[in-house]
Amino acid sequence: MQKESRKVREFRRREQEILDTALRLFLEQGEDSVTVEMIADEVGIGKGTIYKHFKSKAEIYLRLMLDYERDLATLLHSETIERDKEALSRQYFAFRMSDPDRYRLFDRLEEKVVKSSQMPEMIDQLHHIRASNFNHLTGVIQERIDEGKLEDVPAYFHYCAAWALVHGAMAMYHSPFWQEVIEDKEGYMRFLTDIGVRMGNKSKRKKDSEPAEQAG
Amino acid sequence: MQKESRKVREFRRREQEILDTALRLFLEQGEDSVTVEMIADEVGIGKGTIYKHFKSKAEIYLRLMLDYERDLATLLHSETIERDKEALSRQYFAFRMSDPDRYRLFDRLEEKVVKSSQMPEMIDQLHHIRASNFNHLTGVIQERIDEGKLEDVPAYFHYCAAWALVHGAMAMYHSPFWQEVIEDKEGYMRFLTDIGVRMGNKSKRKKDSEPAEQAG
Amino acid sequence: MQKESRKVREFRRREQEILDTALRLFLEQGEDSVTVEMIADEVGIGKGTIYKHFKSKAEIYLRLMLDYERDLATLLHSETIERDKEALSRQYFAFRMSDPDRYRLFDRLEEKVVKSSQMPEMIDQLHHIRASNFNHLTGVIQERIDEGKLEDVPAYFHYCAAWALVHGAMAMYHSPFWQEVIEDKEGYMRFLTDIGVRMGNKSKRKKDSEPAEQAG
Amino acid sequence: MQKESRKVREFRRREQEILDTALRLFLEQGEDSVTVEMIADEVGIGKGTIYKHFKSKAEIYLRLMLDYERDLATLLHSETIERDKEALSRQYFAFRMSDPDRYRLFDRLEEKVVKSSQMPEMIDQLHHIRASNFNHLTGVIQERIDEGKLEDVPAYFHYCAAWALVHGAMAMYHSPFWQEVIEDKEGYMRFLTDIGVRMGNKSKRKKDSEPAEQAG
DNA sequence: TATGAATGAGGCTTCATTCAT
DNA sequence: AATGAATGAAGCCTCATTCAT
Repeated sequence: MQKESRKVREFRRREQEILDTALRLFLEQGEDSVTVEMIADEVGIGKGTIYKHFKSKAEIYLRLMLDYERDLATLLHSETIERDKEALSRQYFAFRMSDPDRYRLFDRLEEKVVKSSQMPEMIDQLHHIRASNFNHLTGVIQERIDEGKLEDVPAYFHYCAAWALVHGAMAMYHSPFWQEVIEDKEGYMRFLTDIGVRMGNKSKRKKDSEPAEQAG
Repeated sequence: MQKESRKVREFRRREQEILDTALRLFLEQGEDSVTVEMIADEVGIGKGTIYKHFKSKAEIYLRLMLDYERDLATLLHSETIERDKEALSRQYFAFRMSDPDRYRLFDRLEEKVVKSSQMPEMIDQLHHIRASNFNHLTGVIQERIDEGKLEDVPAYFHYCAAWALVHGAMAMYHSPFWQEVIEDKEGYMRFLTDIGVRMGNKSKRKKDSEPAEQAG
Repeated sequence: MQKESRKVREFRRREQEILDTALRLFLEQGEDSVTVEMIADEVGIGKGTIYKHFKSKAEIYLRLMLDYERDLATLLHSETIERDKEALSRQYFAFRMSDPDRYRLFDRLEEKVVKSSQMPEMIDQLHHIRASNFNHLTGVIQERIDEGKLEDVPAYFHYCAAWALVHGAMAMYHSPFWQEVIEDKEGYMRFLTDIGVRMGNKSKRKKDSEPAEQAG
Repeated sequence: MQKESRKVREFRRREQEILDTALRLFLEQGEDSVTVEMIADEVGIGKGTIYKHFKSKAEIYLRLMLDYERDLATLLHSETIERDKEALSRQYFAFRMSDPDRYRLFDRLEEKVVKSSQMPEMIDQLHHIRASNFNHLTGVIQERIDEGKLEDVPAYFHYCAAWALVHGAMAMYHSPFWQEVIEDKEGYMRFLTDIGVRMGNKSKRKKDSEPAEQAG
């Protein structure tokens, strides 16, 4: 019984090792350049062993994405967050921004996997978790709208705008071209956070007919 | 002599046809699923002919990206824009947002091409044009900062924040998951534009404890 | 001692279970699509256990074939048959025709196993049993020739012709194409049996030019 | 134009060469032991070239089978046959018996290909040709029934019985076990042909109630 | 004895690129 | 210049078999 569970534990550990290694290699070299054999070699196991854990390379992709989305779910339902609703969006963006390359990778993988319509059940699962996370967040946003703290538009407008800003910022942060351009990274990040925080706040906007001051 | 030039014209036109077709197919099916043969078939020429125009598939990628960046340069230096500096940023974002899928594709292609270190001279060229465009835009932004219309942070902060928002919005617009979530697409786009416009405006921000307010 | 024998009995029963399951799966899905793991799962044991019983997948093949041939031997030497020689050939063909798919499977397996020259001792054994069965049958046929009831050709002519007819009929019965063609299956089978019965009977054949006629 | 057609001719020749070589190797070693690479090596071309001609290994299988069935169709519609209907069945069986191993191979391939439901259009095509051949033959048989030369049962009974006998005889002829048993091959073949010829002839059978003389 | 994780040789297939015509 | 047949490296995946527990 004990031996059995040790075996199982060992098996799980190895699975996690494969996932960690795969993620690292995907990030370093791009998923197309990473072969299943490379992952196996890196972990120090045989090629076939990978297929005891995952039915295909696409399943590895999806497992990584699911784990990410599940981590987010865990975060959103953690005690701290449950008590301090205010901290939620901050935590969310901190999470999303903590590993920009990873998110970009997942974005690419999702497109690839959806396009080739592999593993549809896992994609459904992924979208299900994501929808659940999304609903949780929009619920909180709605509360703040009801309190009059945020502009009264559908809650997902706020969420999506924030998502977009973060996502774009991460893409930029990643790109070799922009890396060079953005000299004062810290200052830039502060500026972005500022914008994010103010972004959807209730404004006393003037009517559209009046000329609006514009940012570039 | 005339025949010679007709031949050359013909050659150019065919090259453009290859590029247009390749772009279309890449967008429709993803660059990895599109083979050089498919492009040739679609254009109605032989596979070998493509290699008379481009040394490799990567060169097609880069040509598409360069053309895009060059189109932007043309736009930025057009007469209308030169006279009406105010219109510039609006035009820029209109351009960037006009074909979200295309931009996402180029983003992917750049990563791929950079990672595999193919065609380094063309990548340099790409970055050079982009830097030139970037400088042109930051120049305009700086003027508006000097006029006191925009918050006094490095000009590229404004540029990058806007870029990020647009880029993120485009990624979202594209994703199958978000497609379903964002029901009121028009309203959402208006909301985003609003935010983009207000984003970097000079604010008389109060302390965080007080209800935030931004310039209008 | 008793425990020992119970263990042995258990082992034997499991072996039979493996063989039965393997045969069923081979018939249902084709031997190439059935993996050793599938057999193990179906029986509800571990993959490794199968290799405690059989050295290789080929040995499973051969065991199935040997058991079949041994069953035939048992039939041929059963008391009933020994007493009523007339019933022998009828029984033989009843046996052969009772499971057409099985015979076709064995036919394929034999080719495969012989071609890859695996387990030569077992193949010898198989051929030995078959030869014994064959001799037994030709012995009986010879008696009937001696009695003047069958045409006086080497006994194995009769045997082989019958074998061929049965085998071919079984192949036909199996094929999806012929399944559709043969509408009146019962009538067809009766017709075949008729032919089989008349097949090698002593005939007073006339010359080819004259309308042929056979013994009735 | 001439060059073009030479190229095309060359291409066709190579395709035929691939098919011939594949058939030879399949017969010699069994289709499962023959890899696409082996075929390519034997023909003296690259592995990829095979895939310019055939989409998959299964398509090679089906092409071989189709060619066989088409050869039969050609035979059945040849001038000689059209004039001398009597010769038809003889020709048919000569054709079927001319290469026993080949037919057995095709039989196996068909099962494999149908079971894995690959290339369904080609399978339909195969069955269509076969049905056409079948109808042609049963038409002729029907004539002979109408003339009172063959027993009045559905025409396909005669056809199928003959098919079965030939098929079985071929299986036997092939089997290593039977190879040894049948010493007088020529005599055996003559005996079989005799049976085949007499097989469905109109008989003055006695009633079922009377004990029938039986062959083993 | 029973297990099942691990293995790795080997199969099929794809496709960017070359090159003779 | 245009072609497209030929190439072969390389990728994904399967599965019979082994072996440590």
